[in-house]
Amino acid sequence: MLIEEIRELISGRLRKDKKLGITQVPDFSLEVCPAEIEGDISTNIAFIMAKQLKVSPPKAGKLIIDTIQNNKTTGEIIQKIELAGKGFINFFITNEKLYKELLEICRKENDYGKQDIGKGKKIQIEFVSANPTGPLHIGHGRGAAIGDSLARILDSVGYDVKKEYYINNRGKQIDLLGESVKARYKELHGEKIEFPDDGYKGEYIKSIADEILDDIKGKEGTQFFKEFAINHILGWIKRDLRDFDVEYDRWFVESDLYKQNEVENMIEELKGRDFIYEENNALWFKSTAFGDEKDRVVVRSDKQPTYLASDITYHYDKFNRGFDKLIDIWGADHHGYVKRVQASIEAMGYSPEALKIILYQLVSLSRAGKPQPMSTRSGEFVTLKEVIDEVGKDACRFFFLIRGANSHLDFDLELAKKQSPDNPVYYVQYAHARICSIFKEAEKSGYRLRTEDSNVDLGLLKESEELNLIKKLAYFPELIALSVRTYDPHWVTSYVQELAKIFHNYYQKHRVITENKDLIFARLFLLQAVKIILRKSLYLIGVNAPERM
RNA sequence: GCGCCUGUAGCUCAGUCGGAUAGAGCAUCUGCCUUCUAAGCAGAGGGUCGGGGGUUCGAAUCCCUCCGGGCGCGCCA
Repeated sequence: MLIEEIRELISGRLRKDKKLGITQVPDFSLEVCPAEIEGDISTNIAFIMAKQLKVSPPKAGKLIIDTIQNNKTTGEIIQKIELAGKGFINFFITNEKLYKELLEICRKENDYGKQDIGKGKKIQIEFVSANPTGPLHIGHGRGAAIGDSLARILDSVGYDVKKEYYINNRGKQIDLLGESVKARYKELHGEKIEFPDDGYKGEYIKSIADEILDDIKGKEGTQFFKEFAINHILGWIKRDLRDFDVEYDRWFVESDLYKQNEVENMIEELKGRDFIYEENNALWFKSTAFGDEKDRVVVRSDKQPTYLASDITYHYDKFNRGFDKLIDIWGADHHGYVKRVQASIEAMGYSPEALKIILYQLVSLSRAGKPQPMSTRSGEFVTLKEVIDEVGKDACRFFFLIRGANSHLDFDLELAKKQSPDNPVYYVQYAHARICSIFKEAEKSGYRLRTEDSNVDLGLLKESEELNLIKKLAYFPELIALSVRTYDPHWVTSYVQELAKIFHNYYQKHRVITENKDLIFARLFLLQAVKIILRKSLYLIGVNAPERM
C-alpha cells in the first residue's frame, strides 16, 4: 500500500508541525503520475490547502514540502520531492522501497497486498437469474462475467461472499413455456395444433418436445410439460455457466417462497408497518413513501401475488439468512424496477445501502454490422454457448469486462471471431506464457530461482523498465481497493493490460538469461513477481493464465 | 410526455474525489526476428471531449439549457 503509506506520512507530518497550525488535514488526492510527468506519485494537496494557509498554491506547496522533508521515515520511502507546475507536489520513490515491495510480492504470493476491507462481513451477490424459458444469451454473459468477477474480488479482500441464482419458476411466462412445449409435442406426434399467439417460437422448444418420451399417459396436463421444460432449460443454463467458469453457491427456487408462507408473512409484516393498503380489491405497496413515482401492486384483484411480491420476499429472505449486504446485478432494462425494490428494503427498516443494485447496459449484437434481434420470445438470438464455442471462454469473459458496466457494449460476432487472435486477452496471456518460457529456459541452463533465498541482489535491477515494472506491481493493492470501492471489475482488466504492456516492452529491451549470474537471478525474481500479479489479476476476472501458447 | 443510462481520435471505448500537454486498442503508415515465444517491440499521423452558458486557482468530469442515441414507464414477467 505504497500510496496509503505516503498519505499517512503527509497527514502525520502536517499534523505534527506546529508552525503551520493545522488541526485537521483536508482530504487530498494521491495518484500515480501521468507518464509524461517526472515523478512517481503526485498530490493536489497544495491546491486544497492554499486557501486555509492564505497563500497561493505554489507557496502552499513549498510550505508543505518543507514540512515533510528531512524526516527519517520520509527518507526511507521518498527519495525526492518536487514542486511542479502550478502547485502539484511530486514524489519520487526510493529504489530500496521498490525492492522491498518486490520482495513482499514473491514472499506473500497470492496474499500480497491483502487488505481486510470486508472484515468477514457476509455479502450475497445475485446475478444472471434469467428466467428458465430459454437458453442464456450473450447479454446474460455480461451479467455473469461482472457478477462472478466482483464476487472473486470481494472474496479476495475478506468478505464472506455467496453467489446465488434466483430461478423464477412460476407465473405467466412459465405457463406459456409449458403451453409452447405441449403444442410442439403434439405437433411432433401428428396432431394439428394452434400454436399459442405469444408462445415461445424458438427452435429449442421443438428440441425439448422431441426429448419427451412417447409414453406420457396420465401426464397430459400443462404441468408436466412445464416442469419438463424448466428442468431441461435449467440444465442448459447450468452447463453454460459452468463452461463460463461460474459456480454458484445456491440456486434459489422462487416457488420455495410460497411453501413456507413467506410471501404472506411479508405482506402481513408490511401491513403492520402501514406500507400496504387495499384498493380496488388489490393490495398495494406504498413505495411512494420512499421516492417511487407510484405505488405498486403486490397482490392482484384475482388474488395472485405479482412478481414484485416474490421479489420483495426474496430480498427479505436473504436478510433473514444473515447477509449484511446484498448486491443484485441486473440488465439496464430492469432499471424501472430499482426504486420499488430499494423501497421495500427501506420499508422493512434496512438501510438503503444494504442493497446495491448494479445495472449493466445491454449488449447489442450485430453480425457483420447488421443488428441482430435478441428476444427470447421470437426465438432469434445468439446464445452464450455459441459465443463461448466461437471465441472461447477467456476472450469472452475478458471482452465483457473490458468496459465499465455503464457503457453500451456492441458485440459484433464476425468481428469478435475475426479479431480473436488480436484480442487483448491473448496479449495478456502471452505475457504470462513468455515469462513461463523464460523460467523453462533458465532451468535448462541450470538457473533455478528460489524466492526464499535472501541472497538475490535486487539492487541490480536498475533499468528504468525494471523500476517501472515494480512500480506497476506495487500499485496492485490500490487497484483492488479501487475495484472494491466502485464495485467495478473493469479496473482489473485495464490494469492487467497495462502491466502486460510494460512487461512486453521490458522483454524486448533486456535479456534475462545473460552471462551475469547475479543479474539473471535478480531478473528472474522480478519476473516471478510479474507472474504472480498477472495470475492473480487474471484469476479475478476469471481468465486462465496459460504456461504456453 | 416522464424517468434512468449515454454522446471523447476514422472505429470500439478508458478517463477514480474536479487536476498537469485528454489516453488505450483496432485500423493506416514507417522501422525491428542468427539471441529467453514476432500472438511481440519502437515510432508517426489522427481531438472544438455533441452545442451553448455557468461555478473556480483549475471542468471531459459539477450545475443549467438545447440537440442526438439506447432503455424503461401495466392489477405483465
